Amino acid sequence: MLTIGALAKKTGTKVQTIRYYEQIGLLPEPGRSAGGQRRYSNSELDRLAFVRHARQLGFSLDAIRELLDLSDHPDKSCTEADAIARRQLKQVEQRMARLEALRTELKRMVHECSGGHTSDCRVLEVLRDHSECLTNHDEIGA
Amino acid sequence: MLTIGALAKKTGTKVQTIRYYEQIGLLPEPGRSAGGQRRYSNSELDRLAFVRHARQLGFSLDAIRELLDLSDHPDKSCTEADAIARRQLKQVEQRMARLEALRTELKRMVHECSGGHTSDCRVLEVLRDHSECLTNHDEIGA
DNA sequence: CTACACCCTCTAGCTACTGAAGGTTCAAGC
DNA sequence: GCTTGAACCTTCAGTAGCTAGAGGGTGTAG
Repeated sequence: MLTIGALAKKTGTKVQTIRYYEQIGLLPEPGRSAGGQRRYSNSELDRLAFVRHARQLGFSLDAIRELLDLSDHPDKSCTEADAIARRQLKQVEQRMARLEALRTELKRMVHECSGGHTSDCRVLEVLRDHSECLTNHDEIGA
Repeated sequence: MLTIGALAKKTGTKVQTIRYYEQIGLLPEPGRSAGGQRRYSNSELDRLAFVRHARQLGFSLDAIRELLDLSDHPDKSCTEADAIARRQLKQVEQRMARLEALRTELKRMVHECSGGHTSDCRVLEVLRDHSECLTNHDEIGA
């Protein structure tokens, strides 16, 4: 039986995060000590490790919820889990492509900056005039 | 003079986003019509275009605030703007490296999935057992 | 002068946590 | 048995960067 702090240490999670996962129903409500403190068993440790690992691979909590559900039903088809992973892979590849374009543009900005006054700073100039860009970067963020 | 809707269309921004930028002080309070509706001039159009463009390049609103400030003072040194852009470039490159590692892992998961039952799904198996991973992916998110 | 699209403010919600306030429980040492 | 201090509890608020909705007012074309 683990306290929440011990579980946190073992999984590299913050205590608050564990409580948060419980709150949103990603982890089951654990047993409690006589005084009302959470006590965890190995099954909960495994579940949290699964969640954390999936988060590290960039899966959303919603995706993880689905994966956990699949994991809980060993006789279900694997297709769904595969689809979720493929979706995630696609997203990662899209983000990479987008970042690649940004990198190109930023490199160009930085390299062309001569280090004088801001009045003729290439960085600011490029930001001011989108038409100077070589790449399309329509979507924001990512 | 542009209405907020026209400005939104010209810059590819949502109306609410423009009001949000005003609220957090990224855009100045514009003039108003007799009835109290916002009316924008070209200088505000330029400023918003700058903001949007910087956002598309992944700059945070805080970084953009600094860039705008530099842009407003043409006699300041360019060094700061350059530093901000370099910081951004570095961040982009770090994110790319991270995504590259994730991509590798996800690809492996997906390729090894045979499409049977979830009980022997490679995707779920890898998520369950971190030790199967070839890469370190310590930080969460991306 | 009447539609109707557009605008207004205000509030709440999203993701995935994180931090803090104010109080209780646990385990070790004496 | 008692004290101490770390760890635990709940609840609320905040982060970034928007986005959506309610409930109402404005502007303009026909």
